[in-house]
Order: sequence, then C-alpha cells, then structure tokens
Amino acid sequence: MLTDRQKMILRAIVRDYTNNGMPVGSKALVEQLPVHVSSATIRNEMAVLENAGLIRKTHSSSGRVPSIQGYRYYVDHLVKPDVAKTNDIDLIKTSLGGDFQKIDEIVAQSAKILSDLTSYTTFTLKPELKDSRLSGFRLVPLGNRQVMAILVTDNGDVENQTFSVAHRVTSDQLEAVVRLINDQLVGLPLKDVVEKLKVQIPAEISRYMQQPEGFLKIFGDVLTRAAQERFYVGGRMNVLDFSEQNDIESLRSIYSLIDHTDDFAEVLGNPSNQIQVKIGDEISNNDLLRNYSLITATYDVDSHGQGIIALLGPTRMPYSKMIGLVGAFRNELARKLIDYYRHLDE
Amino acid sequence: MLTDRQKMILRAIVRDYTNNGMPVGSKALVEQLPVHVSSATIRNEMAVLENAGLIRKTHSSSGRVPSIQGYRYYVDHLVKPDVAKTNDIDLIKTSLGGDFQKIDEIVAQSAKILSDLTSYTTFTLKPELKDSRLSGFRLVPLGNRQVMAILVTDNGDVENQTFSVAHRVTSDQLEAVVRLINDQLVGLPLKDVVEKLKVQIPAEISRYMQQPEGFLKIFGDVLTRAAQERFYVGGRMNVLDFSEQNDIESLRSIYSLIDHTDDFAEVLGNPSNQIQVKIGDEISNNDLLRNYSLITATYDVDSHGQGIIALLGPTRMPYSKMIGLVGAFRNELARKLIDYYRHLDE
DNA sequence: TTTAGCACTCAATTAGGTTAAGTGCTAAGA
DNA sequence: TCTTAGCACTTAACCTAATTGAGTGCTAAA
Repeated sequence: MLTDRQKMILRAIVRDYTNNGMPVGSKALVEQLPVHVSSATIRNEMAVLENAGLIRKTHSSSGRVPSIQGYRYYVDHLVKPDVAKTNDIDLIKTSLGGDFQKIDEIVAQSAKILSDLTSYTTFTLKPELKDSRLSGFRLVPLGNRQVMAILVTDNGDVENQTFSVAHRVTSDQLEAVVRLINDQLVGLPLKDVVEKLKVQIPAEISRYMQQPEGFLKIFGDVLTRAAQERFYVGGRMNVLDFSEQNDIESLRSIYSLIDHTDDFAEVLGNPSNQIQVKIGDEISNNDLLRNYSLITATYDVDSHGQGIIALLGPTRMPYSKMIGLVGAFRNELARKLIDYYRHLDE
Repeated sequence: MLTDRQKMILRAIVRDYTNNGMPVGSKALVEQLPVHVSSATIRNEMAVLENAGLIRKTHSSSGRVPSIQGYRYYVDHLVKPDVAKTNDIDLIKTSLGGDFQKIDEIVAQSAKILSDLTSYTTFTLKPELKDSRLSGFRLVPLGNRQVMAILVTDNGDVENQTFSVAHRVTSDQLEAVVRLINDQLVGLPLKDVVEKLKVQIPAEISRYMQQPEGFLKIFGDVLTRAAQERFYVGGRMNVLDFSEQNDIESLRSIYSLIDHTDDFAEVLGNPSNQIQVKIGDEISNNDLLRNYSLITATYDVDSHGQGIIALLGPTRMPYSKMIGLVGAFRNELARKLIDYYRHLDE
C-alpha cells in the first residue's frame, strides 16, 4: 500500500515522463512537487516505489521511468481524465455533423477524426452485428452476364458483390432464387442463415437452377462479409512518429498485424467496461506491442448494439488527456448514430 | 561518346552498386572485368566517366557511384532486360489464374503479386476509362428508406452507392427516374453524361420529383467515381525497407503522396512507350523522390484500352531484373484481361 | 596507351578524457 | 522515526585525438 506522498510522486513521474520522454530525477521532482522536502527524501521514496516494481531505472545512475506496472497503477488509481477542450469537442461535432449515407461512412470517418485529434493510430468498429438479421436480398441483372447480389440486414447494413452467371440463367430463375431466399431466410439471424445455407437451401435451390454451387458461393461470400467484424483504421502512418523508429522490422510486423483483420479484431476484443486501458504486453501476448498502449472504449447505440473505438499509442502517452478525449468522442459518436438510426427508422 | 571499354566499366559500376550498395573502386572493377588492365588504367577511364557526369564520388577518396545521368545512360543504352525466371512466371500465372468476379479484383491482385515479386511498391491502373460509355443505371429499393444506385459502363465496370431518400418518394418515381436516365444517357461517353447532368436532366427530372437535388448529387457522385482514374497499390510497406530510413518526415510525405490519389495518378502519367524508367527527380519535380526510380509499363487489352502498371523502388535497383519482371508481368496481365473480357462478351 | 609507385584524402573505428545528471549510503539533526 | 546535508560513485553523452584502410590522382617510365 502506498502512502499519499508516494502516490503523488508516482503520479508526477508518470506525468513528467509522458510529457518529456526523459527519465525523471529526484531534483526535478522536488521542484515540481508542492511538498517541501529535500531531494534525498524523494530519493528514499523513489527507492520504495522501485522496490514495489512501479518505477525503474534505465541505467544504474539514471532517473526513473514508470514500469508497466507503474503505468497500470497510475491508470487504475491515479489518473484523472481531462475534460476535453471545447475546441476539440467542436471539431468532433463538426466532423460528425455532415450528411452521411451509411453507418460505415460515419464509423470510418470517426477513426480519421480521432486520429487527427490524438496523433495516434485509431480503430473503430460499428455496433456489433452478431445478432443482426437478414432483412432483404436482391439480385440485379446488370446486362451482359453480370449480376449484382445485394444483402441487407435489419441494422441497415448493406453488402453487395457483382458476379457473372452462366449464359443460360434467365431472369425468371434469378427471381425465383430471390423469392426463395426472402421467403425462407429473411428475419433470421445471420448465423442461422449461414447454417441453413449449408443444408436446406441447396436442395431447394436446385429446383430452379442446374448448377447452384457458383451462386451459393457468392451468396455465402456476401453473407460472410456482412457477418464479419471489420474495423476502420485512422492515422495509420502516425505509428511512424511514436514507434521507437530504429526497428523497421517491428514496424512491418505491427502494420501486418493491423492489416490482418481477424487477428486484430481479436486484440480489440470485447471490452467489458466503458473505457479500458491495456498496457504493453497486456495488449497481446507477443511482445511486438511491448512499448504501446491501447485505449478501448465501447459506445452504446440503444437497441442497435454496442460499438468499439480504440486508440493505439506509445506506453508513454498522456493518459489523462487521451482518456478524456476518447470519452468525449465516444459520447458524440453514440449520439450521432442514435440520431442516424432514428432518421432511418422513422 | 563513350568507348566500349568505358561502357563496360559503367555497366559494371551500376551492376555492382545496385547489388551491393557500396561505392565501387578501381580494384574491385579490375577483378570482375574480363579485360586485363591494371587498376590505374581503370582509374583513368573512371576519371573520364566522372568528367562526363555519369559517375560520382561520395567523398574525395571514395569509390564511385552512378549519378542520375549515369543511371539514365545505363537504362537507355546498356541494360539488357533479364528474361524472367520460370519460377516467377509460374507464380504470376497461378496468382492470376483464379476466378475473378471483377476487373478491379484482377488489377488489385496484380499490384499485390508484382510487389511480392519485386519487394518494391507497385501501382496498377485498369484499362483507361476515359472513353467508356454509360451502359446502364439502376435504383434498387432496399427497404426502409434506403436505395442503392448502380451504374454500369460498357467496360463492365460497376459502381454503386446506397443513400436514403425522403419518405414520400415512391418506387414509381424511382422507376421513372431510372427510365429517364436510361433513355437519355445510356450509350453516351461518361464525360458527356457529366455534361448533360448539369443542364438537361435536372429540368426533366423535376417532372417526377419535387426535390431532385439530393438524388442528382448521388448520381453525380457515382458517376464521378466511375470516371475517376483510380489505382491500386501493392506492397505499401516495402517503402520502409528501401527508403533511406533515417527520415521519418519524408516517409510520411511519400505515403501521403501515394494516398492522395489525384496527385499520384498524375505522376504515373501516360507513358508513351511500353516500358519506361523515370529516375530521381524525373518522377516529379519536388525532390521527395530523389532517391527513387519508377518503372512504368502499359498493357494493351485490345479494344478495351490500355492500362498501366508501375513499380517504385530505390534508384539503386537492379534494373535489368526489374525491367524483365515488369515486362513479363505486363504480358501475363494483358492476356488475363483479354481472356476475361472475351468471357464477358461472348 | 598502359602501368607501377607513391603521396594524399577521408570515413570509420577505437581509445581516452571530461562533464553532468543522478543515485545510494552514511551520519547527524529534528 | 523521519529528514537531510554531504559525499563517493556510476553511467550516458559528448568531445578529441590517433589509427586504419580503401581508394584516389598524378608522375614518370615502359
């Protein structure tokens, strides 16, 4: 258990280090702390904090930097989220104020805004789709032999894909297929649709088509895409600024992690509480992200589920500011989306 | 005018330097050249080449590296494109052999393959669309108030966008609009469509709709997107490997150049001959790309126009190998696309 | 025209010395 | 028991000088 003074010192060390990036010494602390003690006293306290594993030295006679556990303690017990600047809130409001045609546009734009605001790399997921249901399916002949398949969910999400059909397929056949799917599958959760697609449907569809495999594959693809959790990335290149740039190889790995959708969707995970901070190897068990922190926040869109926004920066980020920003952003985004759905449903 | 021996030396310097990245000295040259002269003789010849501006020293007593002009001379007069390895050709054939649903998929995949093959960053443009014509337009109601607009060109390109319409718009009205557009605009080159969209159409459309502005904007957006030259990028992150990595700031600029579609489409330009090499500031007049070279190649898809593939690497790239690869790739891609169109048209 | 020989240049590395920031410890004071 | 002044010690960072090695240009002779 730390004394109040020790907490104050730890807080000061984290603050100073996240601002200046240089190990913090006892003298510097004496000057910025409101207590009147000597540097020797601070040194004694620092020794205690070091024994507790909360701070460490970079070499035997250096100042101290927070350890992972130190950041952890700071974030869990000491940090006070900043109230976002009205400037920033205005910027968020303006950027989200535009006239969007799709949820995806809003969510993608969100990643961009948040990365501009923070100078870090950001991720956004739209409200989760796991329980969304199929609400419509269309096949639109485009001339030649091209057909567009369109799938709509009750969340307002739209997925589409064009494909070519065999010459002999008539538009009557296409309509029959559409009717079949709409009759049998609309209203079902997407995962049930995936299930039925494997057994029941192929049999029925073959009444109307000789070789339904190609078509079923397309439908499956669109379905998979609609059911897949995808996230948008903002400020990709910001990693360049805050990574310890010496190591090109690890930069590459980080990018490949980010771009390999499934893996990183896992990392973003399903945060339980509203704003959560993962530090260093808490993010994922490989130590690629040892010097990074991830702030994750959920946002609620009433009956339309819960989305995620996240922010990847260096472990030595100004947590209070960033947590404040993420919090403010989350609120604005939720408001915007609730508004969007309201307009759509009315 | 260079003597044969001077040409041989220049070629050897470029080859050695592009392979090893270190300035080439007279002794090293003596060892690898098939002529039996002393290093002093080579030095004399090197002095001639230096006076001609074809090679330069990095400091007063260093070996030589090719100058921009040296590379230029090498590429124009000395390089012999390698015959691509059968390995690589097989890889290209396999990767392009899949079952693609859209041209865009093929062209995007091409960028990826070529970047894997070369370890550089690559760009691909599909056969140019400037003269393509509108061949169809659809509006598909998706339920709620969402509608998908679909535009098809006679090149087989499909663009689509979903948008929301005002409550009171009926499907009769939508159909009237679709009929109007198909009657009036199908068969026209896209740029004429853009033109008519500004004057004639708004008047006519207002017979069916009270406030056509929103709708016209959507149609305009889709149209613009269909008419826009977009390119695909492969191996973005490869820049990390071959840029002189010290300079994060210039890395950022390069990425922002690449991602800012219009600017870079300009850079890719309209190469006149089939394979063209731009070196250093020949690429663009800012000196961001001073240490880069761009190999551009066109590919012909018969009546469906001409596309571009390009490859961005360091000035000190192995030109003979890369030119060979680009040439081979261009042929395979052209073949694939001709095949694709043939299937579509038949 | 070619070549051996030689003085010269410069980047890269190594070694040694200095400085400044910071620590831990001790012993004395409150 | 807590705090503090004082001091010896450690280390990274910086600077300087010396050494090495690859390579050059030039000269004079073959």
